[in-house]
Amino acid sequence: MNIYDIASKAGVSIATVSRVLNGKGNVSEKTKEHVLSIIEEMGYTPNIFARGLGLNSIKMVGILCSDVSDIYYATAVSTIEKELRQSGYDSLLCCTGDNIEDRKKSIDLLLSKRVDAILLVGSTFKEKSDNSHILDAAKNVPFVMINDFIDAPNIYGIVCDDFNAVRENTSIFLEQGLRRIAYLYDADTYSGALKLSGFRAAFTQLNTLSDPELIVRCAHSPEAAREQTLRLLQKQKRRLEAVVTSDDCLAVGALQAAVSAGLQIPHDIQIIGFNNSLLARCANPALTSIDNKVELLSVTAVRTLIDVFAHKNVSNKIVLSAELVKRSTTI
Amino acid sequence: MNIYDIASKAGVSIATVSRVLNGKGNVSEKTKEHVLSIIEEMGYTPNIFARGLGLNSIKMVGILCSDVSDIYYATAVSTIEKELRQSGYDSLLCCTGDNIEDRKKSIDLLLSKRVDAILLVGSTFKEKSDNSHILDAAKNVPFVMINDFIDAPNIYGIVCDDFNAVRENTSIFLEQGLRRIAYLYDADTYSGALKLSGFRAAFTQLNTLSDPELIVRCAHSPEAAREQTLRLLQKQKRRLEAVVTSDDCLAVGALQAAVSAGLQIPHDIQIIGFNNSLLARCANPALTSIDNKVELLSVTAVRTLIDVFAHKNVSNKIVLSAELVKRSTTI
DNA sequence: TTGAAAGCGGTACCAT
DNA sequence: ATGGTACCGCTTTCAA
Repeated sequence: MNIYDIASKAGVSIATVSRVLNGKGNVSEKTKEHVLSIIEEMGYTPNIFARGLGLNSIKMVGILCSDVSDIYYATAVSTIEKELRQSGYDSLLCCTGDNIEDRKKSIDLLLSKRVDAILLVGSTFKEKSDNSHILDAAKNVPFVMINDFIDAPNIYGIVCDDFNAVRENTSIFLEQGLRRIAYLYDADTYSGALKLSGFRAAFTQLNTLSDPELIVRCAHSPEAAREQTLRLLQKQKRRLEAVVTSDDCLAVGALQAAVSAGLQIPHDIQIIGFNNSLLARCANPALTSIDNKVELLSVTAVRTLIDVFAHKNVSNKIVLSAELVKRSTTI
Repeated sequence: MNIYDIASKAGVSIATVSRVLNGKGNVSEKTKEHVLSIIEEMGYTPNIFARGLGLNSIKMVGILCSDVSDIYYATAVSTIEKELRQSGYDSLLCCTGDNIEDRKKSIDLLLSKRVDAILLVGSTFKEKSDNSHILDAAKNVPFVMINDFIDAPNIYGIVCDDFNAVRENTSIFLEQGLRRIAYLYDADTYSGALKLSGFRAAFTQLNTLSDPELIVRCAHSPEAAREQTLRLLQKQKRRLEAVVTSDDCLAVGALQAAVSAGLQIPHDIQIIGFNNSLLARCANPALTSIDNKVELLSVTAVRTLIDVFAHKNVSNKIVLSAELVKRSTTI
């Protein structure tokens, strides 16, 4: 069934049916009603490909993320999808893993599907040296990056102020007189680098230096973090006083290590997570965590995109503030 | 740039270019090389809509789930997306929430985007009374349901044997002589009903009856489960001996309650989760959990779909077995 | 207000 | 092996 069938059933031309379908152009109320009733009766749905061929768009946005099974990205994707749908856009999901070549391929793939825009979730896309692939692609469609930013035409970044988030909360420990503070992180990304700088800056502010041995990179799993923390606890003569992490899942591992070492929390050691995810609420004792507002970032990203579509003036970088959610692993 | 441009640049007809692009029909090696080099040189990408118009497909599968921010669904969607991509299909994600009308709308929406199939993730789609919407839609495209099943043409179900999973593990508690066993669940779905029946069946097997007051429905959050468990712990004169749950997130709540009540785990009380998710590993003590093999279910679902596409003979219901992953909350 | 017809960019059948 | 062309189903311009 196509627009010709509807047109002949209704005794009008396909042009009129098209006008009715799209609600533009002048159609008499009477004709409109009539055509609509035929469409309803026949259960007709316009062919999206034919429409796309004419308009070169089927209102679809590509979402790129390294891994939706990660609880943080899952929340972002969930929020984005909902928000996009409300604006009449569908979500084409593309999980790339960590391989650079796969990512480039994914962007090509989305482009070949003629998506209207590409949303980059997570700060794992920017390369140190060469972002030409993204820059090239941005000539075709707008890009919105969540937790990352490239200063180039048609690219927008919505980021959380990770630097100050970590700096301020590390400072709180320092102000309590603590010095043996470990930093556990898992990724060397844009946002990862900001967090680490924030950690160091807190020490610099007080004209102190952080102990390089206490800054530890480990895999993205509670098990890895647990192991690293146990190592630090055993090795250090002077006991560890606090652990700052770049992700709740690492904080959970640190927490497990501290508990199994018989330490009282938060009395003997304080621990702070990042993302304020479900993991923080599930930890025992419940984890104090820095909320970097993933839902807000996601909503803002979509809103920004919609504004770009509408040719509104949009600032190309938006920075939001994180917020500490205090639970039971800090004083 | 379109196929005409390529054709004229290469000095051949569009038919030849099309043949080269699709790798079918006879094209001389020489011509093929030449056309390919022009395509490469110009950076040409075929228009997906034009192709879709002709073929009525752009190799895209719709994924419907109530909520990807849920860690379990996120894992499923992640696995599905990867597996689909390997087979050359893209994923159109559609999160419906719990509203029935929204779900129906979503199916219509996917259909209007001319997806090649629809994957239903989670057993939240089947209604008690009326599944006509799914049955109708299945006239157009194949459906694959994960953890759910409707016995109808063009609908395939990949399910975990939730009934026996819960029955067997509850039986283990009963065989240890425990009788004060609570069951915490959050959803009244197909799979939810099976789990609950499994719990009851374990008692029936021993000619006993489970205490109805110990079968408690609560919201899908650790906080809700914690509250309900605390209530049970306070109320019961004879102490609770074990808690079986339909989801790790509830088990975590139960665990928090038990710990805060000063109980020794697993000595005083045993707790068992479901899904074997990251939450089980993050809990303290680490949670024993029933692994219902979400990755395997997901992979099997996609493989099934690919077989359906290839018109292979496919059984319309596949049942997989769960497996207990023992950690520290059971003896 | 309505209709006729020209694209949009491919695929595939039928000739050659 | 290659080319010509009808066709897929819609949008939109131009004329009436």
